[in-house]
Amino acid sequence: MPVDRQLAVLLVRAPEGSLERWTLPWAPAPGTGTSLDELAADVARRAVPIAPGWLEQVGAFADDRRHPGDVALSVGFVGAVPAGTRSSLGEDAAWFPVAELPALAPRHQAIVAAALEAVRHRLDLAPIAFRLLPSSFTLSDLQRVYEILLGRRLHKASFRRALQAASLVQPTGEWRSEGRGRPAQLFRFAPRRRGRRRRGVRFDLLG
Amino acid sequence: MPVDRQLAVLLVRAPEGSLERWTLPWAPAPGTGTSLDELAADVARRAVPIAPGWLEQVGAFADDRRHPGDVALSVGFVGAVPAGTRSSLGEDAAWFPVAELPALAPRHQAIVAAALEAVRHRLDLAPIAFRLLPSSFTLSDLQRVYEILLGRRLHKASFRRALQAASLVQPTGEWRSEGRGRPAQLFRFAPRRRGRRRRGVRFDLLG
DNA sequence: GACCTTAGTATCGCGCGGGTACTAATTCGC
DNA sequence: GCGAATTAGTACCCGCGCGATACTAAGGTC
Repeated sequence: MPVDRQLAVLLVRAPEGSLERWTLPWAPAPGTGTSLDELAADVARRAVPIAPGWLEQVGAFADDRRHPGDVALSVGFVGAVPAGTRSSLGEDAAWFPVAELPALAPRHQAIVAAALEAVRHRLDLAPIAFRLLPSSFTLSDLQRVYEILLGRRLHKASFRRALQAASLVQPTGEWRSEGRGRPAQLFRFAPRRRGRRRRGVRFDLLG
Repeated sequence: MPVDRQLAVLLVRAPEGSLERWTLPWAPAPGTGTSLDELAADVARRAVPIAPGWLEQVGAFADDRRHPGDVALSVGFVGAVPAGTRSSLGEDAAWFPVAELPALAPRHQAIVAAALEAVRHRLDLAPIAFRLLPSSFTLSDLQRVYEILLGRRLHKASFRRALQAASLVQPTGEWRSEGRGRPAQLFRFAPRRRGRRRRGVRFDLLG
């Protein structure tokens, strides 16, 4: 979830005697036949009070980088929960901004790195940014999330034009006054599937 | 690899007594600590005479869809080998166009589907199309590969303009006459890293 | 030599993206 | 109270990328 202009990662306190003090939430594999997605949803349910609005696998890791549980193979997942999900977490869990992560087991570091890359790559294929916000939000909120995830500033007018053209949001009619400045209108995520435009090939991202 | 206007998948003959006649090339996991990428490269090396120019993980699969080896968890990989790699394959392996795949174990079907999606999603992040062609190729060849992978026709002039602007290819100076029609100039993949352009957010692919 | 087929280029128009600048509505400081 | 600061939202302009159309080039086939 986003916490003041940064993405934050949920960590849980490691058991006594571990090499690190914090770990990613994880669980050992149960009996055969369980879907990985269900298993990941279980882990998430145990870690945060509300279900993530987006949850996706980022890959399997089995090299010699150490996992806290010393398991041979780990399957990493990323999820998104709305900003403001800090209440009722319990003492054993906390959000850490990605730039200030505590020491993690090497394999967990790799998983976090892969998760961040996955988020960036799937940002325009899945409604990740919307799942990082509460159900009603301002357009400036939304733009801030995109700027956090992309790591660069965006042009306000272009952002809104593109958003409008894709008809992804609906105004709720309510307005929110956030301290100083003009109040902003609240929107909700309400995609009305227009025929998606097919554009040319992008060579400029290659390499 | 591309085979007459379609992508083709390499399958190997299943051992006697299996439920299906063909399977994806696969190997059981060895002892702990082996990198998955090395393992995948090994499997590829055993399956095709030349090393794939691109190889990437597509994810882990552990639901109750059956794997021919009845393993609990499988990690799928995709690779790309140049068109024309059909010689010296041996009798136990063959290329099948994706539209005419024989019956496969359910988990292998899922892996193939995920692999195709991965190819499409990473097409403009990794030089996949170039790895599906021999080291020297015509621009029409390249465009055909992109059209196969994207599943739609592309505009010739736009395609070449964008390619030129990204300075990804160099003319070799040679020309190839392919039956009828004007001979085409041969190019090689020679990316000269220009500063990649940062463009706006795409909302139109979302959903 | 007429015609087909494929390669490659030129020109034009439209729409998108981004820069700049503007208006609108609220809080803060004095 | 009133201006300054701050944030929201819009208007205009310009350049470029994309796609349509049409054209030239160079080889085959009959």
